[in-house]
Amino acid sequence: MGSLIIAEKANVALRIATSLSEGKVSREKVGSSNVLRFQRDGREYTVLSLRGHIIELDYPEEFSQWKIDNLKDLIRATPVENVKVKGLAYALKKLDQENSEIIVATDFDREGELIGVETLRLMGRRDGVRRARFSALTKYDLVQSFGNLAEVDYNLAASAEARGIIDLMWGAALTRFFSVTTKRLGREFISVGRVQSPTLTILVERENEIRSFVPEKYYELNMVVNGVRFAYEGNPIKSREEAEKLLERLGKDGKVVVLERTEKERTIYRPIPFSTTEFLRDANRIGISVERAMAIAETLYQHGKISYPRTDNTVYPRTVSIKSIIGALSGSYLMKEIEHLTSNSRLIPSRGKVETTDHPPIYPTTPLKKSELKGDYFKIYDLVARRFMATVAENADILDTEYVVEKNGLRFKYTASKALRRGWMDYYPIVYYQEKIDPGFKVGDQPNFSDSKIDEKNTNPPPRFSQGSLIEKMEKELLGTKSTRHEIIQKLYDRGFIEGNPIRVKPLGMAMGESLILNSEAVARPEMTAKLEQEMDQIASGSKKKQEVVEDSRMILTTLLDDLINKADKINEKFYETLRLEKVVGKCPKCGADLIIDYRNDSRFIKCSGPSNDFFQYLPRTGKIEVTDEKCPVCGLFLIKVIRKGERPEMRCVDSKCAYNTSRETFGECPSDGGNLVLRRSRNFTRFIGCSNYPNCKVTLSIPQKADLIPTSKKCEVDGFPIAIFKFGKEQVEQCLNPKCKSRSSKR
DNA sequence: GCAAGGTC
Repeated sequence: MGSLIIAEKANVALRIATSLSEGKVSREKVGSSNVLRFQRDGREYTVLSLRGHIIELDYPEEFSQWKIDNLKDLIRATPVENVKVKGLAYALKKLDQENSEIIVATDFDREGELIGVETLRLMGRRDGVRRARFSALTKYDLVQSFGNLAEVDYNLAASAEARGIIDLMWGAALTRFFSVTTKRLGREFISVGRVQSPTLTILVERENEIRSFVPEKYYELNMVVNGVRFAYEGNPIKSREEAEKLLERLGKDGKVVVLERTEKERTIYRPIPFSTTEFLRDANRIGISVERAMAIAETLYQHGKISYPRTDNTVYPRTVSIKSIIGALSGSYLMKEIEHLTSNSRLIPSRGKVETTDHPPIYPTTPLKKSELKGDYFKIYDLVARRFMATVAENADILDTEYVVEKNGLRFKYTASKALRRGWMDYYPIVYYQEKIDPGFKVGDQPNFSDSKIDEKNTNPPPRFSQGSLIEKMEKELLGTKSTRHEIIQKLYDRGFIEGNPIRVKPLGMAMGESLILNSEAVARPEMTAKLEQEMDQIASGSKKKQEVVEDSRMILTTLLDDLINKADKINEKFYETLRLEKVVGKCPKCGADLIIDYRNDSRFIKCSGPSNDFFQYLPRTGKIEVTDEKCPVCGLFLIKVIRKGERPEMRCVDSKCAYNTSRETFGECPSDGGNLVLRRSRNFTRFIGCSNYPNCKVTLSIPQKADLIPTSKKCEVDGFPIAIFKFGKEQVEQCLNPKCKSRSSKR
């Protein structure tokens, strides 16, 4: 009888086996599960690799119908534990019988402890169980850990279990309540959760700050001396009158006197090693979404190109050998930069504030040739490799030179800047610094100035969150984990709450967010997570029982539900009121009431929401619609902007039949029956030219999708089809519309 | 058709 070792993931299982084995490691399948077998001290060991949690909580069958009536029973019900992997229970039973000892070797954290306990429970095992605790996957750490086995911490596991039960309870009850109350069921359901809802609230409140922001005008007085721009020391100036007076006192041109020249050195510190948050933020800065960046990192990790991508650690452990990584990279496409780095740096790595011991920061593990990866995969690998280089490079040293010049008692400043040592900035792909030219004045010089003028400016509202800055904010508020934050953000997109990057909150997100803030403050704020964290610590330390904490949470949720159910009608009303107001895109040109965009089946339209209901226009089926203030030069209605991916934004009259639109889409007479040849879109949205007499006339012409087509009044002499201008970016060709026309085949 | 947490 041997020992069964339970590992949380495949690579850990492999490290354990190769580190402890005294000979061969063999692979096998037990059912559908992967196991590794090896021997040590004459004992037989089997390592089972799991894939994270094996149990998923759900409510019993009887609660499958979403309705308000059973919500309070729902939260009192005990969730069912479903096994996520088919056949795993069988494999565990079998392995249990084969081994006298079980060693839980899952990750050394709360969820890891629970994954271990889930496994034991599924096996029905309580005796002969021990726990290996290790925080690095080196042979040394693993041998130490397996030589000093501890006991399974059932309290720690219970704390994670409480988290699971509470998350499901609140999530399911409130998701159901809001979905049923607003009658958004099926695919349209609206979700509520301990992490996603406070995240949505953060975005909603920022959106409101931006909307209620009143920009204030201010003025700046500037002048140009020797090609650089000097700014008045008294900037910003409150009023235009004051600014005009100063400008008058200064004059249009003439001489200034250089009063001061001061040199100051400063440092731009090299970045800290890549934690998941840092990585995602910078991946987002180079234009890759956090969801995609994480998926690519996972693939690169699976292929051994980079280290484990889910980590909070920002300090390289001693076991990560800087020298050998540098050595490896020197055989890669980064060869030249590495050469430069090794001769200009002491290669002592930077350190961040957070130091954990479970995984190292993200670093490249295999050198690559340029051709090995493409597109975003290359960009992500390159980012990781260059970040590593930046963390072992030297800081950048900057020399700022501040000049003060004077004219008629008015003082102006300019700061030149130059890198004395570029250090890490030579290797990292994100630009943080720009040199500013030095005019080279000495004190007492009297150079000429010109272009003195007043710039009118506006104060700016706070910026929208990007995916990257939102990830950072979530980390700061303790919302989610390194492995889930990007998923939560993606969930908000998928639910139709938010769009774009920088992130804008869509009408549905605003309606939901406002509703949560108003009615369910507890789940709209990060404090719920903070409180849960405290309680989990109490369960782990034994000062509270899991049942107590769950029961407590159940009471609070019951009270909240009572309140919500009482206010259900009002909540519904307010929700749709907000949704309606959020959809307002302008004022009705006929009665002045609000115009809204709405959808039915496949079509999309803009209509008046006022009582008279006298404005209605269909909108193009594709693209994002923005209503503009511009009047249509043809009919006097307003123009809309249609934004489509990969195409230049199109300005259209809101009236689809207005000549403003059709003149650009009508190319001339159809040679077959005299109808009009017009631009159409097929069901899959590709553009083509067709006869207006369709279906009687079936003339269709395919056109290059990337071309802008401009009608002319000319006719082709060869086949009689109209001639149009095909614009490809800056290039353009005037030719027959018919792609099969002989006049075209001669070209190209 | 609900959550968040692991991992692929």
